[in-house]
Amino acid sequence: MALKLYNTLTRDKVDFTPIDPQNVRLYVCGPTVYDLAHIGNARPVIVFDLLFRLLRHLYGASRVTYVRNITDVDDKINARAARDFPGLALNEAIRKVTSDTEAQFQADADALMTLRPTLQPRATEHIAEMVEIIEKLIASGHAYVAEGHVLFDVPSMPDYGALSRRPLDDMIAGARVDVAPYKRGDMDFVLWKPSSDEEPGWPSPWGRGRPGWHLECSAMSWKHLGETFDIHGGGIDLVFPHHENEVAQTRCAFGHDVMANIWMHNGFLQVEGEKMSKSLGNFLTIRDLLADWPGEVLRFTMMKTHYRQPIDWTVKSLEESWKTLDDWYWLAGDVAGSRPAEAVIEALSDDLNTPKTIAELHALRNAAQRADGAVHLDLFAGSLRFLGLLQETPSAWAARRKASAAVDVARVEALIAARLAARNARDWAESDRIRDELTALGLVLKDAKDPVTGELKTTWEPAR
RNA sequence: GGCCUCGUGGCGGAGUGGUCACGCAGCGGACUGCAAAUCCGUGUACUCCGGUUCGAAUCCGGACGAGGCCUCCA
Repeated sequence: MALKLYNTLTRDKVDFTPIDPQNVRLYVCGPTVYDLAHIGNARPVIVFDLLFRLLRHLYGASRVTYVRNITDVDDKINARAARDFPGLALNEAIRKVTSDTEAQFQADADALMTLRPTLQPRATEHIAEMVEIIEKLIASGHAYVAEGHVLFDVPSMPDYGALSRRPLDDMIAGARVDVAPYKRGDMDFVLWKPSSDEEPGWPSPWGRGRPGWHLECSAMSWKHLGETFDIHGGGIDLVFPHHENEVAQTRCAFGHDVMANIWMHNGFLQVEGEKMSKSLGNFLTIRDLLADWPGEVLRFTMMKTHYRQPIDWTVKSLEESWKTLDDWYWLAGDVAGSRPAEAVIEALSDDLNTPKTIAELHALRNAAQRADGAVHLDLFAGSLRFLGLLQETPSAWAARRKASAAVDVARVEALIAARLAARNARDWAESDRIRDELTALGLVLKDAKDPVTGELKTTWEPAR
């Protein structure tokens, strides 16, 4: 089955045809590194990792280029640096903020079992490309210089607003944008702005300054993927103004009708039915969640909802995910798996239909459980690993549960041994008393007979 | 105010113009000394009102409700 993707540009699902099947090119907006990434930031990281894996499967691992940028120049970074490191020179403080935040982001992304993108370019390493784009825009009449700023001349682009479907007239009518006196048009946006001596800046034909918000993505996608490429992704909130302005810059600079053929946007996330915000106190960083939940549980929870739908992020959903993954580890945790099942690839190929994909996993799991299920078990494990699940050893996975219980392991093991002795003596009262004691500690026992020897064996884990 | 998305069973969550999503929970059974785990089986649905149609939860229109963007934001 052909890969189908929903294209924000045309608002419909289309067959994906790469410009060059030998080099399929994907660009995703990465983090602005000024603060810890939150669970909402994890969504595009996971969603586009799944797309990256699927593209590698369909076109070959070496034939997909996935670029996810690191934006390390931004006024939010400057503000954070000044706040957190008042003793340091600003540039040094900025470097500290960006390198610390970037390292934490990489650790978070790894813990979510995502593959590293092919390239993770930094904005500050592409100032020359940004300047070049601005020069092209000025030369072609799409940008102008005013009081040390360079601005994009929005009315110079007749079909500005096509991606977000906002006719220019409407936007101006309801404009809440910053109306600076040097702007020719209300919607014009900054490409380059002057920096004071204390602010970070780079030399340019328009004086020492720094780039506007949208320019870094135009510069980095151009440098690493070319003037036009296949897929551009990001959160739905970026459609306007960020992606709209990126499109304007890139298309006007290089004179093409399109920047990326397909634009994909993931939906938003709520926490326990409410908008996530610092003021509500429900702001969940990835790092904090990883303290309580395995990364695979976060990843799987994200996969339970289609990427374009809103997710309500709840503890209940996380607990269900953990339970499901426990079962899958129990059944297939030590199976290597040779390849993903075709049904999984098909489900994923339908615009990354992860809920359908999960239904296929359940079907494989149930088939593997039956007699002569070896083939299914191989495909089941292969599918899970393909999707970035089942990445730990079964024992490491099981240990996570036990680690979350504050109990004396040696004492628990001793009690279980005593119970086993009581059971072998058919002393049910004593056996049940010990089980009650362990239940009171918040533990659940599972008895099993060894299928070969018939020997009784008891395992334990914290109740949830 | 402008633009956009969405409304499915107790909960989560896909999909489709006319037989099943799937998972969790529940219920019944097997297994068990009793449980837990596991296995087998099982009920409940498509916000409302019109329209198109032989037939709509699925298409069209309207109402109501929820969310998002328009300002930093995944």
